[in-house]
Amino acid sequence: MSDNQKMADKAVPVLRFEDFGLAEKILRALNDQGYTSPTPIQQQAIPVVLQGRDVMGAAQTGTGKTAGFSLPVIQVLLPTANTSMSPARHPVRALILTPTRELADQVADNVRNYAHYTGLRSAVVFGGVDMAAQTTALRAGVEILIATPGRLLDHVQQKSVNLSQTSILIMDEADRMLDMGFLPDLQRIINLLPQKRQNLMFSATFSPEIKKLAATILNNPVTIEVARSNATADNVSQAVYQVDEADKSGAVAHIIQSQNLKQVLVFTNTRIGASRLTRLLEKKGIRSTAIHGDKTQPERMAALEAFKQGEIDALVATDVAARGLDIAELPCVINYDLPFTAEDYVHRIGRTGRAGASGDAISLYSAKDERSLADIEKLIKRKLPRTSLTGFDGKKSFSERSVQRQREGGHGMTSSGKRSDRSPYKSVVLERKGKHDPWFDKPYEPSSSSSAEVKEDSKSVEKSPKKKVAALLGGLPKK
DNA sequence: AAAAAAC
Repeated sequence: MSDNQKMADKAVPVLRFEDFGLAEKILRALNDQGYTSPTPIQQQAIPVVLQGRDVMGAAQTGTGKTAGFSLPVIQVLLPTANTSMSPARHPVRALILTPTRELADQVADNVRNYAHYTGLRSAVVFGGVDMAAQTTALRAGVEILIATPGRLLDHVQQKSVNLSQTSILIMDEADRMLDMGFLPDLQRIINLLPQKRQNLMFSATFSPEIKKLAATILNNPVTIEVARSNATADNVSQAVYQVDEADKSGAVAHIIQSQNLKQVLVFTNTRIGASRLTRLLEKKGIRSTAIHGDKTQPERMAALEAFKQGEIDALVATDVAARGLDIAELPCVINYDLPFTAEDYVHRIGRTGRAGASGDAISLYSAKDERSLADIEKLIKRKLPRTSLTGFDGKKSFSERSVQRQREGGHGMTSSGKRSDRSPYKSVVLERKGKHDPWFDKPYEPSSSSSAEVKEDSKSVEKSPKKKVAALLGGLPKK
């Protein structure tokens, strides 16, 4: 349990969903899903959204963010539900925007479940798939629409959707949308909405650009902040293995095979790298599939589904899968490449250890990655003990390696998936580097600059594309 | 640097 969770438990007497005054139709759906008590972000967000206030929320999916905004939105929209008394065609009342197609699909799944008994209709539109089915759904009328920006604008242009009565706008992963250059699209979409509306914006960071966007879009927002839950959570162990660049794919295969891992998400930095690693793993008999932007959307969806169903062992992904994706009980994430930004590291490893489960995050690094690793440690305010990983069939011969030390047994995960020790992988041959105990992630304070503002002065926010973003923000309609 | 996103 995170510190944040503990604090929330102390501050708020145990709440049940019933205590928010949510309709019985919604509570029944929650009960179907097996949800009984709201998470900290839900406790904060639900009353505020029900009041009709704008929200600036800092939280990642997995904290219960999606339900945090969906449930109150559904409650607010109940009077507009499609009953026998009302006309068939309804305008879109709430619009949820997400940066990636998979995330849109996932949010739509959740919304559909929560709204199951309400008569409210939802639809999801994103690119890469046929428009016809989406158009049909839109023309039949939906109250809640989930979309990626580009395809939504496509539908707008084809006049299959009307946003003139969309009085609730939700921007999920807003910082990612800015990163991906969605600002002009956001601007166009917002121009189609009524001036008077409720705005909910969720972002992993409060960068200057996000604050600026919030200032132009949000109206006297309530700020809801749930601490970065996954990166520093006790339930995710973080291991960093030093490996020669040439040995990285062998190392991944070794980790998967020595532990008989059945569900592991492996991140690479490039699409080509993802495909290449997938082939290598397949060659070693590990059932693998790649998911990245060069794949067709049907391929991407099939890959994700096969992974969730346990039909493949390793899903090799670019950062398309880094954010928000909720894969139930995902036990392990491996960074084949360290991500370009420390922020992305947090998002990637946040795919595991969700909903209180334990998880392992393993990162491979080679000599060239020292700087990236230092950036990550600075962001998560924690030292990641470096460990050498040897004893597997790498390109370098076994004998070239320095002294190895076989860790004694009794570590790793128990059959129940609970951690019996901080050591994620008992059969891996390890070598201690440095003085610290490699099994414990000791919190530490970065030596330079104020710890609270680490992100602000990191070079990741100083890039030139951000300047373009700042310039574009000037063009947004003021309230 | 790379990735993501409409056709």
